[in-house]
Amino acid sequence: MSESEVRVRVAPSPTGDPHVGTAYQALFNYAFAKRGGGKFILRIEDTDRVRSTKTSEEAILESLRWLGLHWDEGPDIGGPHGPYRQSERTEIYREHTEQLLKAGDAYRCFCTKERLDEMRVRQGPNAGYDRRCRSMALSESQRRADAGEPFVVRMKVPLEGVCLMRDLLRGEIQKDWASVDDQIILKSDGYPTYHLANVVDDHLMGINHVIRGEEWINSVPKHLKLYEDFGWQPPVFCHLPLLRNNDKTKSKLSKRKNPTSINYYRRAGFLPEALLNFLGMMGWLMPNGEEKFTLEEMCANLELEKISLGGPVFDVAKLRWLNGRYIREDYTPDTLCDQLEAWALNREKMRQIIPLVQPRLQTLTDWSYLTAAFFADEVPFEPQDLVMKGQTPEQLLGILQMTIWKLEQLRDFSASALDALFRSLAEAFDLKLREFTAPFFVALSGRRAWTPLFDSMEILGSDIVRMRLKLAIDALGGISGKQRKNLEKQYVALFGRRP
RNA sequence: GUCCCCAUAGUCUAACGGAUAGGACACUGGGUUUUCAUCCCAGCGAUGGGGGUUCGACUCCCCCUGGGGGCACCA
Repeated sequence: MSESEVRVRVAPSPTGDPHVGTAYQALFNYAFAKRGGGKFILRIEDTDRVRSTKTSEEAILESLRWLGLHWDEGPDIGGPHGPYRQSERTEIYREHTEQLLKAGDAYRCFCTKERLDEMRVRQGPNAGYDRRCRSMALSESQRRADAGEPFVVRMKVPLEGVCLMRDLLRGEIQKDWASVDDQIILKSDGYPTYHLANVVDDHLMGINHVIRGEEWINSVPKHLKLYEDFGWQPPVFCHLPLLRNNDKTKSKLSKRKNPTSINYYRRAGFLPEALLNFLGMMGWLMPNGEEKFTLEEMCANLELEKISLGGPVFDVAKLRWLNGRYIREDYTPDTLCDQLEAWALNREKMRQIIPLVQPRLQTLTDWSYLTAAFFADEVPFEPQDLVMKGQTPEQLLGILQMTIWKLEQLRDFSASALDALFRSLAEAFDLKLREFTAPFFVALSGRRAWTPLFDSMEILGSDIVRMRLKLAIDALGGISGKQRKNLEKQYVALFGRRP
């Protein structure tokens, strides 16, 4: 790796559906790297042992591949600075933590969860750690650790003064050290937190430009401190604005309000090049002002300094327009035919669907109306058909939401798993299965009768199913913040875990 | 609450300190098309407010307001 070669990375956490925000970050990193003939690295940040899943990791890799954002080094293809999965680098973090402990730049903290809770009650929820363990002698901390007492490791942040940081888009930013917490860098399970892992890995992997979301700006002082402690050259930091919801709140893009899964857009019939193009125009435009551009054109023309900082709203209406332009302008009837086939109109898909419809066909033409919902994005339905026996609309709405939460946690979206889930849900709500499933037929197919629900759901896929259920909830009046809180409580009471 | 970031139409954005603030989506109206869509034309619509600096401010500075983000043994 030459001294001047640009090396950037995207570092998703495999804790859920592949998020369009990840694709957004990946795109700008990719384009910046390719512009200068540099390298684009994919690193999996799976240090959250509870929430990380292999399924999610695979989905993220697959969705980035679909978009055409191919990485030069990554967990699947390896590279000279591997491993590229943080869960496989624990020894590296352990050694580096040891180094900080010895140098007095970090300390073990033995405070229990209970004491921290008590401390937060005493000094307010956002005051940060009170640094009780900071002055403990290393010998004592070593002794207690050797004795098997559980601990975390915290970094020692300066108590006063000002941290000067530089952001490529914003220039110099100042932050008082007093406003920075003694952040945990190594958890009691031995895994690092983001702060340690990202600094160590970025250095070891030769990352010299960190392009990431604005949500990280406030953490830069911690990262700079770690670079300093290790005696390393920090990278150039460039914080991109956050994609926003398309409503009056303009909060950061969230699945509560919009489909955020890349898989949803794929399944809903958006073209990868159009989605990528659309993400590219969030905060940036070609020098000639053209809104339609290819990945190659973006790579050839991207200047990070030109990115505008206002948080761009992810407006699906404009994405649809752009997607339509691609279909009209870039495809011949033949290539569009290929595209449709690759998307869903292929033999493999038909084979899945045919067993469900064959018993219900009197003529071949019945095929069209019976299967239309399989090839649709949203599906129209009569709101008055959304009813569940013995339940008020409010109760139904809550049941639908809790079902969505259950579906989000379902790793295996197969008919048999869905069957088991729905039976358990019907039981939990004290309903017959047929009573429970009735509104799902309406929400998912637009009709009161359809092909078998669970098999059909498997074919539809998790993303479309959840989106249509969300639409049904909206049709029933939607959920207020207060209702959501109550539902979460009810959910915990019913299922013993948080949604 | 506190710290940090941000601020051109409903939305995405353009504008060396010097045009009548430009383009696109959406919306409205009209034209072409057997319908619809496409396509073409037109319209609607913005520099959040107040102070400075300057001959001149969307642009630079300050205050206010508004919005967002951070403040976890999540990333």
